[in-house]
Amino acid sequence: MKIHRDTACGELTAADAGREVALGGWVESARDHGGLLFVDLRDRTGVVQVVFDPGKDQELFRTAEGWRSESAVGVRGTVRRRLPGNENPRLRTGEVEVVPSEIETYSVARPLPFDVAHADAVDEALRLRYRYLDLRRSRMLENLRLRHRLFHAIRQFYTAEGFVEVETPFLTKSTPEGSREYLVPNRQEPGTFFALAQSPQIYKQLLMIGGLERYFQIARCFRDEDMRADRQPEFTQLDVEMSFVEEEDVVASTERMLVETVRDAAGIELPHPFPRITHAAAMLKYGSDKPDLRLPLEIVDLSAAFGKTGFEAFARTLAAGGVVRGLRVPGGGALSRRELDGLAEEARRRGAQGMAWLVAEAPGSFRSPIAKFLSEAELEALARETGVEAGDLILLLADQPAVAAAVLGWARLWAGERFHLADGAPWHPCWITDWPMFEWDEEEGRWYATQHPFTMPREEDLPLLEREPARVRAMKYDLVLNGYEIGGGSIRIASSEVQNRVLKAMGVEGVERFGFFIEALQYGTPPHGGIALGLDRIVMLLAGASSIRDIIAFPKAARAADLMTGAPAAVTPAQMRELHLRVT
RNA sequence: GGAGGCGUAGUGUAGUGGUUUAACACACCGGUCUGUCACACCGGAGAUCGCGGGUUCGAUCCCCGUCGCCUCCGCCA
Repeated sequence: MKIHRDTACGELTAADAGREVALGGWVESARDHGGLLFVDLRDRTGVVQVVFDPGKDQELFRTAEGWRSESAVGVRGTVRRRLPGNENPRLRTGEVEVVPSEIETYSVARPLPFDVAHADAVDEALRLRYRYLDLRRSRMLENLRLRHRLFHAIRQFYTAEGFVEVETPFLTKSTPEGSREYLVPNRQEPGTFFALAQSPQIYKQLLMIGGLERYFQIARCFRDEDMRADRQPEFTQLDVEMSFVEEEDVVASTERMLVETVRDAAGIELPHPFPRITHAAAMLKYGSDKPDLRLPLEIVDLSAAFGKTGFEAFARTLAAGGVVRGLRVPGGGALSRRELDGLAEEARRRGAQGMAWLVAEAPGSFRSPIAKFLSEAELEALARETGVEAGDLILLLADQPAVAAAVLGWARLWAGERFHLADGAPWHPCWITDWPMFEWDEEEGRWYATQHPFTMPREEDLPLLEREPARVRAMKYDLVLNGYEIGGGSIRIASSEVQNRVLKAMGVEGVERFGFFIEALQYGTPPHGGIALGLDRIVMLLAGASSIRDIIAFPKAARAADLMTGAPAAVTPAQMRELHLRVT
């Protein structure tokens, strides 16, 4: 390397005029006038213009003319103010330019598979295949910087609070419940497998038993489930656990951490204290356990108003233990018939028996296919309960509570999107508390846990564990931000006796797999609890990105494929033999 | 596992109510150009219209299947 850079491109200003500098970077663009060549040189700090004049140095000019976009090059030269009138106010370094005296071509770039400078519109699959080029965009670089700033702030926060970051194993033991795991064949003993950790849950509890008292970890987790825009097969979690604490301690500490680190990393002020909403209230009012509170829409229960309805469809549902609920969409009367019918169709696709719509044309006057089935008193109650005004839309639905919540919850989000209700709205974190310990699974005909089996039931509900599981509440709290679940935690079971009862009540199979853990609980377990936060989702929200892929350096595409390396891929027969594996 | 959307030069798009030379912009190659910064201008090359099958005299277009990507449902204790 002849030219060893000593200055950053993006930081040159008029104050540097006259300085001799050595720069290194990539050719962002070149404008060749034949008798004059402008090259924009970019490094991680920004862009500066380099001017080549064949009248001054024919050889330099010739060489630079051959530079292709995105080639890696070095330039030694003198900074000078641009001639008056030739400044570029849109460039941070636009007052100056560099007159080269020596240049070096580190590496010429082949013609590119896509235009790096304007890659926003490029097919994402192509961006993923050439991720290293995609990362050169300032947008991507800034996302990774933001991610780093947040992680750094988190480590600073917990370090200052006396927490210790401890690494826990990736290669661990398969657990009977929970998400599908990635398995790693064990060469040493045919037929045995490790599982990649789906979370450090058991290990962090063992650390509490081990006396760490305050633990955190920025941990990678692995789950072999289908993907979403906010889900990757491997993702990063902030894992925290504390001893001798109650629910309030974890919630307060986490809230303080998030407010401070988000302020430090992104300059965003989260309104706090975060509101707390019970799980039951969230399901009723927002139809979701991760409500987007930016949307000023609330679902209203109208079961009482329709208690004596003559409308057969509603009456039948109510008699069968169902509910009638409505959602008022201000200004929703502007929707076309086609959109309204589309809504009802999607509602059915999502499991509802149907969804009715009513448009308020004037106070007390509704346009709707079902208006004729409803009595004056019912329409009056409907208007009163929803607070409907002329021009509004009411979506009305009678179904089992879970279906009503899910479908109106979806409709609420749809309306938010359709009418841009969240655009520019302030950040809206909240806690979801008082989760039920169990929910009934209709299909499998059994109770299943709404959280992992180590969550402590409320003391006063313990006697109900075997008799009335539906009424047992969990000491669990979820953290929600703008409609995304960004974290969840709980107070853990610190007694082997209770742990056994809960595992049994959950019908966990293969309880003996947890034997080592049950035993560990018997040697002096402090009361403890903690939380885990999805850092990828948090960074995504802070970055204003719409997918978690945009804030992960090397994310996977659908079907968990790495489009760049081609993983997953077949391995050699020799590798298979060594691992005692055969593909069937 | 299921539903929907997309797939046309390197990139982004257009197009064809079925038959001709598949169009435009950027990028690329060659040329002109001393103040550009989306440089400009002239010229050129570049596409088995994702893949396979079917219907047809003829398919990029219609039908079926398949693959890939994206979004959603299920799933994610």
